[in-house]
Amino acid sequence: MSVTVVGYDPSMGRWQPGARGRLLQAALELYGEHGYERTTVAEIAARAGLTERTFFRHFADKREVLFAGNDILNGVIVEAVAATPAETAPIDVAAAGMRAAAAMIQEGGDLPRRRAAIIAPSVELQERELIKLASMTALLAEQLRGRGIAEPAASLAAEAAVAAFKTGFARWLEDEPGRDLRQRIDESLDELRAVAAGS
Amino acid sequence: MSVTVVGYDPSMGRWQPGARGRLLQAALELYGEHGYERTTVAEIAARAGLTERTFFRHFADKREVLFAGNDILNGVIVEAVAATPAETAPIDVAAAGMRAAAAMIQEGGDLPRRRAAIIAPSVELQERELIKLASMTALLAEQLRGRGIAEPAASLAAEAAVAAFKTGFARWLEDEPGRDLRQRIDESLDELRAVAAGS
DNA sequence: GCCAGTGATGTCAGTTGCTGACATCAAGGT
DNA sequence: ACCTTGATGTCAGCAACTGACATCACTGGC
Repeated sequence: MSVTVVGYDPSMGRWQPGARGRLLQAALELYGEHGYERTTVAEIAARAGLTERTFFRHFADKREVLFAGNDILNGVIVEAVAATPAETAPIDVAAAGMRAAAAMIQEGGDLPRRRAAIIAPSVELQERELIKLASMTALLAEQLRGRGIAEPAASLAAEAAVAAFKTGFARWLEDEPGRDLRQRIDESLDELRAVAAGS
Repeated sequence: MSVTVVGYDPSMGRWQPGARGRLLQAALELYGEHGYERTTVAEIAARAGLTERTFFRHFADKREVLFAGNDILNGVIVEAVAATPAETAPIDVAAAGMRAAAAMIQEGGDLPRRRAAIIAPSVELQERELIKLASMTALLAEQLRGRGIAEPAASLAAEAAVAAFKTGFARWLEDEPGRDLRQRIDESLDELRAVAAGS
């Protein structure tokens, strides 16, 4: 939550501070109340006390509001991957990145669930989610290549880890709150190993 | 690049057959010549001798022209999966679907490569491609569940197979023409098995 | 205390993707 | 000949974005 509001730098002089945060909150509320597609950017801007043009100065497009924290998440993943011993198997390196992402997501309180509820019914938003996951996969593969893992092993390890993340996350959403997301991801990864082995 | 501009011809009646095909060809040409984003629907319609409105009667949106054959591909996959013996391991069932898809793609001549060249530089088109692959994954998982495979194994087997498809296809694109796509997919699947095992 | 510069916002006009409503026109059957 | 049907044309309009320019508060230097 406080993580998603960064991008605004209070050390530099401002207008009425928090324009970006207000836009973000207004968008989340409206998407939740009336659905993504039935919400216009003009409505979001109005609720935030700003203009449509200003919305597009803070967010690349109408969808991006829901994916603002993605860069930070990617940074966390890179960090976790780098902290991994050099002898670690590629799939475990990638998995470490996913577990770090999971830890961060869990700190978001109810925001991940609200977000998921908004994205689920909208194909347009699912597309954006998928490309963010794809960029996460590409990032993992790149890190692995940097560690000397050749293609296509690097990409496949990354794909496998992200698949475990996706499946684990989907399960976690259906769990009662309080469950550990990392555990669900680990379970999925184990299941993936078994499935790949041909069980 | 034979640009067949056929418009209104009073001697041949109000409209000529093959409107959809003309739109498709015009779109492919223009996307290839100037890129997807720099092509307007009005331009496509003009080259096909039709109006913008007619374009949207044949294709849901500007991107969908490039993904028109997807339904047929999904049908081929379902068929191949159904033709698989009941004792086949989940990952191999899903892989059979991917091989059938590969066979069909290879019959497309140079179209798959042209398509890929158009999609690669456009994020918007990559998004659409990803959601088509996701729907393919969901379809595979559904077929597996229908065969008695429980979650999350069904989804994970589907994800693994599609990951092998993606990686194999990417490699195949870089190959000199004439290479067998199915072989590349099989190689990727083998590599995925090795990676998942923790090699 | 003043003034120029800077950065966030407002304003406005314009393009483009996309949709609904209605008109038109050829082809085929009765 | 008439009527129905289906593909297309025409037109108006909305909403997502973008570029250009104006504005206005705050900051730093004088």
